[in-house]
Amino acid sequence: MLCVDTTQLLKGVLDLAVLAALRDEDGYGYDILRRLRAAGLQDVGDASVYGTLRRLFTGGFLNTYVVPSDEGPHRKYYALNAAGRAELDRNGKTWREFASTMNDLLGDRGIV
Amino acid sequence: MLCVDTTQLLKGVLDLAVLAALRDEDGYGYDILRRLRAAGLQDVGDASVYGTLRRLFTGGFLNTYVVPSDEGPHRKYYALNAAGRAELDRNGKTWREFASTMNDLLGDRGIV
DNA sequence: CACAGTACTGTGCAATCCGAAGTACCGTCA
DNA sequence: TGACGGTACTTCGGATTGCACAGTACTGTG
Repeated sequence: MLCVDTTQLLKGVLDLAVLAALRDEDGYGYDILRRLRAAGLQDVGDASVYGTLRRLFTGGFLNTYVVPSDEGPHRKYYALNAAGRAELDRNGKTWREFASTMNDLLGDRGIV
Repeated sequence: MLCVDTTQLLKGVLDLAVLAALRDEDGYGYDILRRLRAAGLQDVGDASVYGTLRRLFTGGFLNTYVVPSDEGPHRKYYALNAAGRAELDRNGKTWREFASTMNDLLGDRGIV
């Protein structure tokens, strides 16, 4: 479809969303998935989140450590490092500017 | 790169941006390109805009007509039709919701 | 032991944006 | 006349990225 479906909107923003989900607390993939869905991103697929985490990790924005779990397989925790926080700030700013540009284009008619 | 570069942010929003650019006035590709760039989307490529216009047209959201020009080749004008306006409304709403979700995630700390 | 739930990995597909190159038309300047 | 720059559009191939699907592996329960 054309349409602005959430799938397409997510492109390029998922990185930012995942960084933001890790801002206050370390987390492992499955949990981050739940955080994002709870936050309103109902449609994120699990594979997307895991992929993003790996991408951010190889990009050097995350540290990782494994924690065994009592109730299932091990959990691979991810944590923001300095580069990650810098990324989060930068990308957050880019996002805000972009969003504001779009709102202007859309006519900026008041409230959501 | 990772990073939220505007290129990636545009994905899935360009349709909406183009629809918005046509809301008040018909336009042809080259002109819409200028409108978008003037609005702040400096980095849109021409091919993207032309491609989007064609996609929106085949999707049934735009009408089109050709106007010869005194100062160059013909211009293929595009105009929103009823379906296009409906799309614009719907997608605009989706965008606003999505943007608001993202802002929540980001911590919604005040100013742009 | 089968099964459901948790947690992660790998593969291949589809969508879409972009750069580059190409076509074509116009007016100007030499 | 011919070269050139600006306008306007098309086509092609490359690159990212999100997702569905399938598969691995560990846990506790019936």
